[in-house]
Amino acid sequence: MNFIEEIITDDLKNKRVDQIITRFPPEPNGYLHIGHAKSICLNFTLAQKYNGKCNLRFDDTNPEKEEEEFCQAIIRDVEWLGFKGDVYYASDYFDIMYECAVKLIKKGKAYVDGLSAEQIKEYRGTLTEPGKPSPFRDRSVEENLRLFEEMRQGKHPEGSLTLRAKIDMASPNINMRDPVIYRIVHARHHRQGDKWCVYPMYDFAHPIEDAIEKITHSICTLEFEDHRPLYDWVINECEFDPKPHQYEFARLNLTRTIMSKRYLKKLVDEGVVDGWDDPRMPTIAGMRRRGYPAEAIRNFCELIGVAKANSEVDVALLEHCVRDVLNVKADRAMVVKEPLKVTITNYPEGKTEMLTIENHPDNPERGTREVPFSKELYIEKEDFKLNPPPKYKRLVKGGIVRLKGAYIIRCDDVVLDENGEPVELKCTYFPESKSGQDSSGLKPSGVIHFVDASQNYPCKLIDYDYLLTDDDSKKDFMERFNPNSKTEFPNALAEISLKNAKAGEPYQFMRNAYYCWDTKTNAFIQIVGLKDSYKIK
RNA sequence: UGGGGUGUCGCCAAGCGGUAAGGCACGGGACUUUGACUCCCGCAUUCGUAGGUUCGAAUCCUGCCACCCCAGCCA
Repeated sequence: MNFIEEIITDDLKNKRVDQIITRFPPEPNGYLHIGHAKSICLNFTLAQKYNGKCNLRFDDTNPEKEEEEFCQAIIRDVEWLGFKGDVYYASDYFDIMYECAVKLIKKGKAYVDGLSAEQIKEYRGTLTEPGKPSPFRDRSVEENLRLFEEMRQGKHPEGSLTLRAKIDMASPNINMRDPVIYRIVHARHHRQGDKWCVYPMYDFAHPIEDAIEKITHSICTLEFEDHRPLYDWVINECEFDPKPHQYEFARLNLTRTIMSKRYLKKLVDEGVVDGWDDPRMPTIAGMRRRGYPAEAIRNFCELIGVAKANSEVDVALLEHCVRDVLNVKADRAMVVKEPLKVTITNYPEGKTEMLTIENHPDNPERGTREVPFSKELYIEKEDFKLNPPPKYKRLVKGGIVRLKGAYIIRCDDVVLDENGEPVELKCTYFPESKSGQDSSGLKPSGVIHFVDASQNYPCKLIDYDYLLTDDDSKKDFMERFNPNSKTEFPNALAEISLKNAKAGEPYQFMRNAYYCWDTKTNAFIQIVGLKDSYKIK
């Protein structure tokens, strides 16, 4: 139970509200990222849990930044995450907002200002000094009404006039020093076209949007705490009832991850990544393409909690959530990233036997598959060491190891290239050690995977890592990308049964962790990497 | 130096006057035809700090310190 839930249960108990209504209000100026997922999960699960509803509302009040494409992408992402809400657009309320502005003018609570942007800034004062009133602050109601109407009719150029709330130029809260609530923008709106050339500012529009939709709990991030008095001012002066209330929580930060939409957009616009759904992006779309299950993201959002302290969550927790779901959902398969040839010297030439291997170790219902085995095989380069580190459990010269689902083999000879690197292993196998009917009595310390040399399926494999290597990189992110954020393994070989891989379906490639087939790159792409404890120490 | 917030384990986070939940990470062990998974066990005498109130404080009071946000005609 987080602090917002406490407020809600209290409000319900004391009958301050009958039914809670929340909203997720993105601006359609980019794709959603994992930070938005926190807000989505919060707002929608609150509504679900307390029998209320949650609206998906586009806060499209700035025509210069917003696009229809982003609206569609956002709807898709929210649905993919597993939530559904009625879709609304703030721009559909422009008429009402305009009327609210007129109402404020009539009440003497708003005025048309002729100061330039620079002058407004000057007059606003500083953090420590009060501002001073604009010379236009005391225009008559009639003149304000006339001018505002002229603004709407397009009779004034951008920047020449603004509508300002008349509050308090000396307020210690800068947001209350006569904030601009309407501005002139001669731009085409993605939904309204050229109907408008005056657009409401966030601080004015948002409370009205909430009031219209009868939002009971308007949940936003910490940086809007200072705006709450203005939010309440708008609700009161526009005389809305019932009155929505704003609550704030700390936004999500993740280690090694850049979350700023401005930067993400730059990465896309400059072609540093494939697009908003590049698997390295912290976007919902990127994670979906990479194979993160929606369930994992939901679990993650649940686990991190909701509070007001600024924090940075370790990405390891996200990855844990992903593995946690995948471990149950993903079929196992054998793939070698970097093949090393193995010849079974005592295995008959030309013979191939099909081994039956379970698709999931803990769940027999998932069935089995047939994997070919013959004289020539490939194993993972990393699974053989000429000079093994201490406690190495895989194959060494003269040692034995079990081939997963097959036989125990012993490495007798190593063929080296001119650099002294192993290029082929000459091994013998123990026929009586066949998986499931082992009577050899041998106890190999390790199990490794393999693919058949003749019947395997060549495939491209791509490992993704985070774009940034460390937290410092957030500062000058454009110059300091993780050079290994994308690693291709063009020589990877998969067991033949993997030919049937479906796009987006997760597999656990033993030791290489989780992958899924991506149709855009025609490759298996990495979902999550190895846990540290899985690596050779 | 104005206003608004926040400070509990390496990272999140419960706790709401009765003597520090949980998860991640980490360490140790068991199991294992994945060094995975699973399963045990360990991991804050201490809650930014200094005082005070109280039989008793992370929780109440006071002072101090640190960090975050605010001076867009962005959201």
